[in-house]
Amino acid sequence: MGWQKIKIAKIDIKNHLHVTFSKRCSGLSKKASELCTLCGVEIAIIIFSHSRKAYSFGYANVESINDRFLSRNPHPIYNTSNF
Amino acid sequence: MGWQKIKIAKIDIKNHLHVTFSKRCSGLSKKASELCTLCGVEIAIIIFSHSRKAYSFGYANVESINDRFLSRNPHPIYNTSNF
DNA sequence: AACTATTTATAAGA
DNA sequence: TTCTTATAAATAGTT
Repeated sequence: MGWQKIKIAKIDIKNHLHVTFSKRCSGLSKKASELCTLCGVEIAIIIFSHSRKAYSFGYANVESINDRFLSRNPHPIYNTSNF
Repeated sequence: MGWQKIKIAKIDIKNHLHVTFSKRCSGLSKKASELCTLCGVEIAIIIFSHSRKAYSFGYANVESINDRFLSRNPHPIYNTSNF
């Protein structure tokens, strides 16, 4: 990838993990957004940290998807700051 | 991207759209898988085609995520062949 | 489905 | 955390 190829394995250094999560979450979001626009599909992505807090994002009409699928999860948190 | 930069806009040529969807869906899946492994998070991705058929994939324990969030959707289809 | 020129993502560093 | 940059990975067009 960047300056060095990395092994895809759990990152143990907490600060490094947060940086990588932030960068790759943005990347995943962008890719999902592009796929949505290019192919006219709706996409929802739900990510759970080990503390079970949820981050979700979606494209086209995430609200309707969330309404349909998150209705049993009383208070999902819609941002990354809880990881 | 490949040989030329493309504009991120709806693809009208049906065959081209299918090819792009297939390629980019694989890419998105791989990125999600890597993020899951690297950062120890659980990820579920739900994609709705125009016909409302669903393709979903997840990492770590998608089954539990599906159990929690897809319980109101009686018969989701778990492969790409329905697009 | 496979190839490859080019674009995009990103790891490390600042 | 935001920017830079060298390198790795993804992918658009082709075969």
